[in-house]
Amino acid sequence: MEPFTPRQNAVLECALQLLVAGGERALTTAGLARAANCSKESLYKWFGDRDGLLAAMITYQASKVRTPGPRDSMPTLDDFSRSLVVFAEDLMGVLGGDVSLALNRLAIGQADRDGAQLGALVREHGRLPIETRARALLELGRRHGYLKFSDTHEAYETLYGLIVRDNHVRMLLGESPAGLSEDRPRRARLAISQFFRLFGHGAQDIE
Amino acid sequence: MEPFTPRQNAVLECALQLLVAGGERALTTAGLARAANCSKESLYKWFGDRDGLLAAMITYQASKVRTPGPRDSMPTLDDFSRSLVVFAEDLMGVLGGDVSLALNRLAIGQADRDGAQLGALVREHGRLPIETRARALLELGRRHGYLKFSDTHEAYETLYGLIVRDNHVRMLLGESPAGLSEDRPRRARLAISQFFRLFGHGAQDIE
DNA sequence: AAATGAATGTACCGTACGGTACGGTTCCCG
DNA sequence: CGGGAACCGTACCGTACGGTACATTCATTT
Repeated sequence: MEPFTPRQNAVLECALQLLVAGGERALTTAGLARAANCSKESLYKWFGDRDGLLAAMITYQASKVRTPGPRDSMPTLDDFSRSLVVFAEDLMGVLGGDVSLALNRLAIGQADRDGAQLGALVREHGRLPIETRARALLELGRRHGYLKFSDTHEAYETLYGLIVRDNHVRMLLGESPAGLSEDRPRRARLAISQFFRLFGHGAQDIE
Repeated sequence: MEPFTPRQNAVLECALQLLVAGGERALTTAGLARAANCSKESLYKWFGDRDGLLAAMITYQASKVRTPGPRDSMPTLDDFSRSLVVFAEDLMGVLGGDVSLALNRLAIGQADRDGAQLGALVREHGRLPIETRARALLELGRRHGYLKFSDTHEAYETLYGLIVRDNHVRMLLGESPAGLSEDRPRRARLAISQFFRLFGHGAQDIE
């Protein structure tokens, strides 16, 4: 199901560029029409209104990301641990990406408007796929006896917290990513190491 | 050092109310003047321009929060653990508060503008005091032998991640705080329990 | 009481932007 | 070839908002 034509995708790509470059205030219908060599009338025909355009940008960006399903062939503990580290690095990479930051800022900036439409879209198309991928990974680990937990959601949230900490909000606030994306592999390994000490085989379940 | 007169404080309070109620788009100079029974000219005289007003709102709000310094009389392990739980509950309470969410949304929404002025203000007046309080607490715990870590910043970031997880961004995105602020004491105790398993006495330091 | 300073409220200006209308062009399909 | 659909570019409209100017009113001081 591809909800947009190639032409529309190109326009949306252009819109994302504008958003990343100059923030929401740089994303005007006139500006987008000029940058994408299309007419404002087409924009309104395709996306309804400006909010529709923003929503389309989010779903379009989400459609570009595909989550690699882990082949659940019997992995060794080392393989599994490496998979978690890869997930951690991927997560940090995604959250620190230009487009992700710009879209999250956009959705957060509009979180008061009618029903927080954009926030819901970001959660559904952006965060949920990541969560399902991670949950599958965690449950695979549990099935093989490498992890021990009772509540998958609880374990996932802990994993997320150990990986991301408050770096996401700091980046959203505009902190220079110099100190934040620094030594990403080391930070990933550290988080997974901590996670194993909380949920690894042999660790007691909480409470 | 009180940088604002009582009258200006009242106006800023009113501005915060407007911001919480309707988001940034509801905070217009004309609207604020009407709501606060002052003139636009006074607003510009006091705060320079709209950005100055936004900055003043942040510093004003920050001036209201005072971080209780822990009396470092020799606490028992139980006292100390309880202090951490209290910190965790306080942190969740602050981050989930109306005004905090509105101001963070405001700063994030303007993170592209000239130098991310607001983001820096939020970091300096909002997050830094919290961090210093927590660091003092952590080092107190280490001095008494209840905690074991080499890098205070690393320990603090882990603590923050265990407490907040991704709840802050989810709330910023507009997720109903129903499931998020649910059972806050339990979540606080859980986080501190996990933290002790990573950094408590007897735990091996990382790497 | 006069005067000075500050604050209010209203009116005004310029601009930027969302949304619409329209003429002209291209391209596809019968 | 002819007709229609889609689209481009531009021009236009209404409004909302940031910022300024000004006349009036209030309070404080001398």
